[in-house]
Amino acid sequence: MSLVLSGRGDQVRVAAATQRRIISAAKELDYVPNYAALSLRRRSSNVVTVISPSLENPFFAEAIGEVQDAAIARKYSTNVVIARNVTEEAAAIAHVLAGTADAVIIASRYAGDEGALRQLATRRIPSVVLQRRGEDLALPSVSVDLELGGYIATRHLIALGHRRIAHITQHHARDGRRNGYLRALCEAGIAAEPNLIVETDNTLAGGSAATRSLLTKRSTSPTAIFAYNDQLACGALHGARRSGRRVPDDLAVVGFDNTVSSAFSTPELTTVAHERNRFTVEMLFAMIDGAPIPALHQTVPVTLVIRESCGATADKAHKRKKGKNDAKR
Amino acid sequence: MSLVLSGRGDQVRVAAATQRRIISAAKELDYVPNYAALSLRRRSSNVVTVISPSLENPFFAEAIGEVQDAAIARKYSTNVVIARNVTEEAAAIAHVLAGTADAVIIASRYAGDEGALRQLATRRIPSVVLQRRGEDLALPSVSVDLELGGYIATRHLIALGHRRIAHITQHHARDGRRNGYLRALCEAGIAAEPNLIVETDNTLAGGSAATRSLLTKRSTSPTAIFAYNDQLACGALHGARRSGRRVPDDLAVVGFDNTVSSAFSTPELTTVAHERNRFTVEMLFAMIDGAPIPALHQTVPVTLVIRESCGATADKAHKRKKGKNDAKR
DNA sequence: ATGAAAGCGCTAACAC
DNA sequence: GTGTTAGCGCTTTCAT
Repeated sequence: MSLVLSGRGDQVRVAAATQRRIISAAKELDYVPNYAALSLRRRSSNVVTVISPSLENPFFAEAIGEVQDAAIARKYSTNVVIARNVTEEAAAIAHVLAGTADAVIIASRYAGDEGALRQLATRRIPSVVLQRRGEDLALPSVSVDLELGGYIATRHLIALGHRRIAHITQHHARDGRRNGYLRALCEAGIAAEPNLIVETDNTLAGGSAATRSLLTKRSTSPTAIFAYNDQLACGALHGARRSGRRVPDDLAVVGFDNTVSSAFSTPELTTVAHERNRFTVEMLFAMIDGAPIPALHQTVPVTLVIRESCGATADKAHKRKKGKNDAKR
Repeated sequence: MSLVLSGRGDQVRVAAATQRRIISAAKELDYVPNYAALSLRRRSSNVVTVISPSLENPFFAEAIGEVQDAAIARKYSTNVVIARNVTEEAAAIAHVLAGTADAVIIASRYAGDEGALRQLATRRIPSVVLQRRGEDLALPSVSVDLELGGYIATRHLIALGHRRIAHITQHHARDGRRNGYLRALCEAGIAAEPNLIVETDNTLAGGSAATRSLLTKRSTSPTAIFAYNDQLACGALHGARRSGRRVPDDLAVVGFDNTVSSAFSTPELTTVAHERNRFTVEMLFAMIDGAPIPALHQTVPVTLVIRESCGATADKAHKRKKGKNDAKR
């Protein structure tokens, strides 16, 4: 019976009449096979779970779409769970460990339980961790080269003549972006000022508030901001306007991630682009298919997308190429 | 054994020493109870599923956060699945029917299979359908009063002196917003012009493109736009700037939903606000708790939030109050 | 206080 | 070709 309903009736040995009888009976009764029983029996769920730290940042929305496209092609369902803190992340991973998914992408930032991650590896559940390489992690990971991203963004700003460059970042971000920013500053002989680095909530409101506080003290006021991501950069655009500054004339802004919204903001954002999503999806499905993966820890390259928010025009794009080459250190 | 692990050991009759032995053994083996077996046995999954049409529109991201907060308070997990088309929606609902969730919020717009929805009702799975009242639907629903929203948005524009008001909407949107827009126009004695209504993709790019096409033909060019939602309105902001128009000086824009991004755009968006999320969550969890719900089909009221994108300032807010009162027809 | 056994709904292997 | 059966991992009831 299950043979017929799963569409493999012909391939086996069931009479056409019987098949029709079964199917119509099933329809009659509105029969839907029980998922728990099915996956208990099959010892697999045919689900890919994406654990995301938030949905407010459109970057993750874009990522999830890409995962789902790949999943559908292989007859998997996609399942999104939001982990906004350590507790929620632990619960989400425990669920996967309990068998709710056959594979998982961990994009949340908390990494609460090292042990839980180790178990994913032990049980050979295809898993990709985002942005958490090193740390003697047994799980495959895909990471954007944040340090290089921070570096080329800041270099771009310096090349445009800026000396007072602020960095808006997320709370507790132990983060490569900041290192790249500092390195670029250092190379240019600009002293880093601690009060030009401000930590804030990773929201539009946070970016706006941080920017306003930065622009309030006239004496220390920056002429450029390198933001942690496009969301904070969009917030910065808002904060600048609230403070009576025009972007890019009075203040240059660079974002990170090249999300859709960065291309449609006013003004359009210059930002650091990368293809972490594509790398991640390829890696995960390679593991699912049992194919070899190129490396346990992959680093995704970055490029600078120059739009309007720094006042640099396309014809100055040679600066970008230069930055890229320099970067191959 | 399961008694101990589920923390009810003491309440029953297990020796403390045995409990300790069991727990340490479980830790040793990294034991995690199998979810499929558990929910097969318990005949419940302790999961609430949200079926969302997309994640790119931040409105849904906000909604999901609210659901998850309420779910956690009741020890439920939240599960998001994206249904970008009929097929994906059908698969998502089938999953719920198969027992992957104890309750569901259906926010996708396709409503493929009436039969599937009926089954949710038959099986008494707590479900709330968004924006799809009437249609002799057996499932509870929560709907924003789109018609009224369209009406007050358009009235606001008319009160500001606009006569050529365009409406950007989503493809195939059989939609109250448009009717409210037309009613306001009609009441003001303004003839509706078919080519001032343009359907487009529900994306930033779609809003931008629609706006540019609207502003291209100088002769028919509108002085105001009422958009289907904030995402299209943000796109319109971009399109206007691309076409060399300033908002609000050359073009007024009104959005819908009062998403976070509408408060941080340049300029800040005037938009139609509502609390559909709160209504939805309350309704769903009332059903889960077995509490009575006020009505099978609820209508969520709307208000106009006046910001910058129409050139109306706060002191003109009396217009808004007036609109609200009128609206109680 | 503890162990044994039944059964949740399904599928795959096997006997007819 | 078709019907029967064991067992996936868990909880709960019933003996011990």
